[in-house]
Amino acid sequence: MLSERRLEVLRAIVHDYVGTEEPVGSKALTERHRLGVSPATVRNDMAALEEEGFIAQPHTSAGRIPTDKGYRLFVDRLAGVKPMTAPERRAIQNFLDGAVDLDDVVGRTVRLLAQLTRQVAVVQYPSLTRSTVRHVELLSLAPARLMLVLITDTGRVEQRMIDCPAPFGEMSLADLRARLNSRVAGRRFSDVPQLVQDLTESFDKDDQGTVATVLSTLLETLVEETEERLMIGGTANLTRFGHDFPLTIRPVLEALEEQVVLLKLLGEATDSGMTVKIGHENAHEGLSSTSVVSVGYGSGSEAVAKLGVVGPTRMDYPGTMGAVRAVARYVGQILAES
Amino acid sequence: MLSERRLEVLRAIVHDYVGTEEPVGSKALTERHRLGVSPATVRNDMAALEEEGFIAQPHTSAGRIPTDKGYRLFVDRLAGVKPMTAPERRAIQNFLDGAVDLDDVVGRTVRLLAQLTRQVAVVQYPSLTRSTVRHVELLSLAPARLMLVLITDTGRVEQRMIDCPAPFGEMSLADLRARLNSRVAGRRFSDVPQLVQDLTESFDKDDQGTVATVLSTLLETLVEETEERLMIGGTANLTRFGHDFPLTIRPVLEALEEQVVLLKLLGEATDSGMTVKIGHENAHEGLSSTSVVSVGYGSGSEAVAKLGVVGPTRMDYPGTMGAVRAVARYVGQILAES
DNA sequence: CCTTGGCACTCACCCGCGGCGAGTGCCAAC
DNA sequence: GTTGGCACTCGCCGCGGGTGAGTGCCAAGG
Repeated sequence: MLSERRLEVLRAIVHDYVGTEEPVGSKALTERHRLGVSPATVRNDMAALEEEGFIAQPHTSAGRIPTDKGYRLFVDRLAGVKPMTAPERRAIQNFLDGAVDLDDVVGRTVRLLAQLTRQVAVVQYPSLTRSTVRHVELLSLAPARLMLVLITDTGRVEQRMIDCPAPFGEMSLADLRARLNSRVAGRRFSDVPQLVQDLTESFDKDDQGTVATVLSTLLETLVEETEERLMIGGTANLTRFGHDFPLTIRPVLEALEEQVVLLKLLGEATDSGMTVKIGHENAHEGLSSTSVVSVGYGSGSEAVAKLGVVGPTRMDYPGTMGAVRAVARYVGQILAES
Repeated sequence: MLSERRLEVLRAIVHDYVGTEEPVGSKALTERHRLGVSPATVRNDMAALEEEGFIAQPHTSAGRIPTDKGYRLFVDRLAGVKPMTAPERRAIQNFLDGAVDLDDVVGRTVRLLAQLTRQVAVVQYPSLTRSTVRHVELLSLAPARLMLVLITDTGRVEQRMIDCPAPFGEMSLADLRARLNSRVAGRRFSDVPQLVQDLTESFDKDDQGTVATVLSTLLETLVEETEERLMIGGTANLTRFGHDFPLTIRPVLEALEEQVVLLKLLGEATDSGMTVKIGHENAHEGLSSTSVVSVGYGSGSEAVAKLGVVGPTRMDYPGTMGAVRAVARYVGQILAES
């Protein structure tokens, strides 16, 4: 439908608009890009592109700016992913290598991503459902009070208090701890419910109440805490948006504070490969003039969580995608090592 | 020095300016407040107040706005703390009561505070140094790999990986775990270094290396993680500032992202009682047009951490102080219960 | 049929101008 | 010390013309 040159014109428009933030006209285009045709021809092409909905003009007789649909086409067919340069890759690795624990990894990642892309970065903590159990620990805090600690292969730790229906001896505790670990250690969280199903029965009648309580707390933790946490950073970059601030920035800040919204946003992304949601493609209204570039990352071949970037629809897609992909890759490596 | 009426004039100026965001003139003042004197008199008072540096005019022949010094006087001598109404107090309690763990408490607190004050809220996680150890757990992940888990009385959990110089048997591990706990459980973090000082010597020669490593990691955790974490929220409220956005909001967002800055900010606040830092009183440059209202909170009589609000110097001080104080009080209660 | 140069037209943006009005400082009178 | 009067300042607002980038259309040429 669209000739090769028209696509080239679209690409040029996106490129220039991303750079200047100003509507781009036919004359300026021919000057900055060697299209080999005259402004008049470009005007015709622009008219066609506008007809199809890929570009629009803010006011009559002004330059054109890409529409969401235009960016979509650009991302899908016209732009590649711009790989990071070798020095950049080294810097990423160095920066992430210094992390001491999971919080630190996530914190560094979010700062790094924000700095590289000069946009708002969002990093989801490794999900519980998809990770595996490294260890389950039971501590006796008081005769009838236990603490359950759950440690994942990604280094995440969750804890819960448990009030026992009856006092629970040290022996029983050690027994339960051992049996629990032999069953679930190394297993995926999603498999745990089945694995502990019949554990209660094998205990003394006196202890069954407590064991049942412990198990239900464990399962509860798995379910409740599957509600993921995430960290965001680089919000100061929002000020680079436009100059028509309050209206633009406010809803975005509000959306960013609602973790539920962000989680849903990341959740909608396909599991593997990079996802780019442009403007109104984002369900949330406050984000209708932003794009979200996200990708899964994980310690193994499988993604355990996602990370991404939120920025204006007018963003450098190839560069952003490159940074997001590179960071995700290195975070995966770091997690695999720890 | 300043007559009672002049103070009253200052109070009226602060009140009106906070409400309208516009410089307030002598005539408008006499109309809105029953000062019992004419505009001319107020003008004389204003001239005196300006002479002393409590108010200033943005341009010649415009109304007056309070200076930092003016707000200082207002806060110190003219304004009380506006207590929360009973329904508000009930709402606070209800909202905080639903929290399930420490993260949730802090998260709810920050959202609550942001909503109540319509400003940016900052809540510091309960500090490690001032809290006590509830339990230290050692887990064997691999023959020469341990995980150290530290649990505080405020429900906070810290973990660290440890690579042992030599394999460490289950017996030794249990031994170390038991001795460690008997020494430090229930003790304050700041006392731990002394309490474990001579622990290494009492172990087999083979194990001393590992024990030393574990202890040093423990101490390291205490020191490093004394570097507190905090949570912020309500950044969208920054958009209510002025209309001269980018310049105002950007440095604030940047400052908010540097936890170090914020921690120092809260750290400077006096331990007990409420602290109000106004404008340039804040060391950080980006916050020179904001005020910080902060107060300590804790599970007992002693403060374990601080929370506060960051907003424009032009803020409702009595209301903000009331909200901050009330929230701190209830958070303290919640922590004491858990 | 596509491309191109020409041409008239549109319209956002910039700038300078004058009127308005809130606010001020000063002063003389009470 | 307070008050009313008065001249003055100056930021804000709306108006109007000039400018220029950009457009759509059209007729001519490959």
